[in-house]
Amino acid sequence: MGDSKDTQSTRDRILEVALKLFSQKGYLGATTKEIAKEARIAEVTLFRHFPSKEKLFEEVINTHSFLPALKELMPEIARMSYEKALTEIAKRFLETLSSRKDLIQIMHSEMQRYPEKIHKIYHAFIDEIFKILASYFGEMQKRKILKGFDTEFGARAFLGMFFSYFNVHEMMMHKKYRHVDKNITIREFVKIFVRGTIKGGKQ
Amino acid sequence: MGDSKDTQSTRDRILEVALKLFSQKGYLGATTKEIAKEARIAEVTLFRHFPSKEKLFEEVINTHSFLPALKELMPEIARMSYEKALTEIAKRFLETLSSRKDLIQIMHSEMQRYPEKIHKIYHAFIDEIFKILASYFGEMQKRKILKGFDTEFGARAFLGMFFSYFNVHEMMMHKKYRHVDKNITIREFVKIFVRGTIKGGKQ
DNA sequence: TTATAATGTAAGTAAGCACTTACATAAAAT
DNA sequence: ATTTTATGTAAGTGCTTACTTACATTATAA
Repeated sequence: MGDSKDTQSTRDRILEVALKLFSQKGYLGATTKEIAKEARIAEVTLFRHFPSKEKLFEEVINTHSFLPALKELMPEIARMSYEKALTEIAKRFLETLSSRKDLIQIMHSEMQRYPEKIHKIYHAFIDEIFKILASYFGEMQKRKILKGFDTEFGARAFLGMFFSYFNVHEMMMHKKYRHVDKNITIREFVKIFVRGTIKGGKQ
Repeated sequence: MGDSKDTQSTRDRILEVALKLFSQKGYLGATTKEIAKEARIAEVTLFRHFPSKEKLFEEVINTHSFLPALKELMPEIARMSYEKALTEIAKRFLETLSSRKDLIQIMHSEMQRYPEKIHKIYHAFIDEIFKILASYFGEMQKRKILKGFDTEFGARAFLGMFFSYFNVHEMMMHKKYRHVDKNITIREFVKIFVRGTIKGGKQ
């Protein structure tokens, strides 16, 4: 059938629509009929590409897996001041989360139903990002810029502040909640954290 | 029918089982048949107490609404050292979250499907807890123990660290994830935050 | 004791679900 | 030109769901 823009394969369009509907309505709430309709294909075509709804769900999750852009950022970061570096990391972290909002939504809703799959994905993502940040803290401690503290707990504390901000303002309250400016939040959180970890002062 | 322990009314038992099943399987995944069976009543009895599954869901959420024990804690806290106080607040906060795990799970999963209801509940809970902590910070600033910083951002940063810890270790990864000790986490997070907000040092 | 309220059993309805079968059409590959 | 591949239409299967109806049973209250 002649359609408007058909650079995407049928399979890709199904995956894209499925991501959207799974994240909006949950696994049970999104029906194969609706997915097919929104992808402008026949329902039977969906089952020709994916043997079952569950296999489709797995494919959606695997296809859109995480790959944090944080690693690429690290070389630039090494040359910045500590405060500037943390600000950039926070910004990039929040951007990464925002761009994967749909997937994070799925993971939240389907956590209980598909624990193994979801845990594995979440685990991989979180561990990687913690390690990258912890190794940055380790470097800064060697250069005597930071005081001695457990770098992994530091990474967890720092990203935790922002992950919660993201959770509250982008996942839970989307729009309806009283607006709290993202840049001011970053500035204030970073200020507290910098002062809490930088060398100098008492103790 | 003569049953073992029947201090609870039928209605209460339905609500209790519904909370459990909704949080485990989501709104769509928990069936009225199963709720009735687990509450050891006939399915029709469920519909005599609640006109529809949706009304039952609303009642579950309203019945188990939040009431943080933090307020009661504040008088004791005022007499402690800053670090000790934050440690106690963190502990109590994590305990509150743990005891409401089921409800938080429901709210995560059904967020998209019932935005208005869930937002309202979440909003009320989070705002209250932020305000209580911010007012404590305000007091401590007046007593010249803390440096000047925006108390609300401070409260968000502090609780954010712990909320993320809770999310990762109790909501997302329950047990399967590598264990990170709760008390050590509290100690390390508090240390960073105390140093980041207490008076003294440079700037 | 009798009336009333709460529950149970049993059967069923209409709708929606994932998924299938059978056959037609159109384009691409051979 | 013919086969192969990707898609479509249409109808339907068997299952589960939320929810209902009709009637029987039990316990409490009057």
